[in-house]
Amino acid sequence: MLLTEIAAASEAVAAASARRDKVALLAACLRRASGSDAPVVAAWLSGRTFQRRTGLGWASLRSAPPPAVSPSLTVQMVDAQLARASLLTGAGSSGERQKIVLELLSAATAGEQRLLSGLISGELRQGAAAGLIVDAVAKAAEVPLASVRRALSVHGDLPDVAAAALEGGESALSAFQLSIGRALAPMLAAPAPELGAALAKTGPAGVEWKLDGVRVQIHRQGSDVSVFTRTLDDITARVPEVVEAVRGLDVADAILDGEVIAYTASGRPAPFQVTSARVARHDLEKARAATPLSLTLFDALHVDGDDLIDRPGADRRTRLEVAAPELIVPRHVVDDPSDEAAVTGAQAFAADTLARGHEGVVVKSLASAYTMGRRGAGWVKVKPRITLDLVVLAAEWGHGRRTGKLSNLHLGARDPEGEYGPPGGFVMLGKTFKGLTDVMLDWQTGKLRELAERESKWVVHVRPELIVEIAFDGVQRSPRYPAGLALRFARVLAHRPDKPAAQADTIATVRSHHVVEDGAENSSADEAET
DNA sequence: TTCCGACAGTGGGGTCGCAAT
DNA sequence: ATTGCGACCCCACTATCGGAA
Repeated sequence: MLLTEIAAASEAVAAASARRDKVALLAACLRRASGSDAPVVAAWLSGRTFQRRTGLGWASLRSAPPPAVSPSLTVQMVDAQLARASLLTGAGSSGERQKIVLELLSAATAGEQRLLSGLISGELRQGAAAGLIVDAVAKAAEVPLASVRRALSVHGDLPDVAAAALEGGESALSAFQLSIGRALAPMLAAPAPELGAALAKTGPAGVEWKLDGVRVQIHRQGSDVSVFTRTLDDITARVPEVVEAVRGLDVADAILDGEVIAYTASGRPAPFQVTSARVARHDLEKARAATPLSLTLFDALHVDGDDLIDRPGADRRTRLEVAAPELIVPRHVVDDPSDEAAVTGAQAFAADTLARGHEGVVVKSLASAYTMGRRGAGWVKVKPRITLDLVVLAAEWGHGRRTGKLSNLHLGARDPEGEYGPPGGFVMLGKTFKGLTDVMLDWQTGKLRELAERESKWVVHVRPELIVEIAFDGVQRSPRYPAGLALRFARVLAHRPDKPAAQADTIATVRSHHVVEDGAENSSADEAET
């Protein structure tokens, strides 16, 4: 199969707006892909290379050669080159990878270059990704959508499932079974503003601690244990504590779902940054001594021969209580969400959870099955939110559907004492593009142009006069911003043109929201530079 | 007819290891 | 020794389509 066919399909998909049209185009393309092309084409149409990591990114695309006049590349040729790049390592490998990209791009037509760049950068932006490919696979293979979804939920790898469906139809799909040692897409939680809203979505539910760590899916067969992250990355070697904890359980085989997190010396949950850094480290011995990890479990997908994913949440919890009584997450059950006293009790539980330093709660339906990879109504998370009035210092031109709009805002707090510049100035705390409707986007583009002071290619610096009401989850230590602090998950709630910048919140207020780590080794956390 | 679930897009913070400088 | 890059951790929110209610 020729690469140009995929490029043409991708372009047509990008041009279509109706989903059924996109799916029809994708299905037509998949139908033409046979044999060893099938899994590769399925991966590419979903916007990813077949290799999970290629070592290639934006930087390798900066100097694009002129496009070829006529198409010559085949799917197999391109995949072979990407595979070669992904295996390169050691001195000189960057240059080698760069050479591979240049050769591919020089042999590619303009349309093919667009596809290759999209795949390599991971930003194909054709309005279709894995979700629609699943529909397209079902259509192309003429099998029920539910069969493809089921296979994917127990197998986790889209190219494999697509190839099986196209080659062997429904019988090939039914051969995929939950198997210990093969990661599956974890169930996700939808957000809700407060507990009442969450319970309204779930019905009778367990309210659990939400730990601010790294999600782990653990597979055990005998003494064999594997640990996977949310994106199905295998991190077994980096989390021996998890392996040991699960080996200590009185089960022969299991697939368990949980969170790994570090605690500070005083026993409070460490900031996410601490856990994240530990999990990323490869120098195990030192890392483990300095920052031990602990495991908390909240679900069981398989225990001793029984697949539990289709069973109600309450049943899975019961199995987990027996299998891992010491590691199970604390929870509070609300049998009847319409009972005010029950909801009050849950609110007290949530308040206690926060007082212990956890991130929030997750409300889990007692009835719902384990729906892999979906953000259904089964699990709903509730986290507290902080709001502040900050000042827009600059804005960046947007991409894609935000092209021509000032999108990403640079946010600053007032610095009345002049700790980070002239007194009465502002100190930057981060950026945000979230929370903006199209109407707000239009409005701020006009307003910020009025306030423009100087402009570079991507950034428009403005007079610090426009206040925005910002919501965020917390203040974290920052190596990047002048105050050594940054906002976590900042989003815009509203523009406040009515409010003068002199009334913006101050850096002192921001600092008051920073929870300082109490571990001895982190005492330099908010040292200010001079 | 209206409502709502699922999807894609638009990017944010941080951290690590590795290769290039 | 420092810097830039790629790969992953955590993620919020809006627009849109199309089936459910």
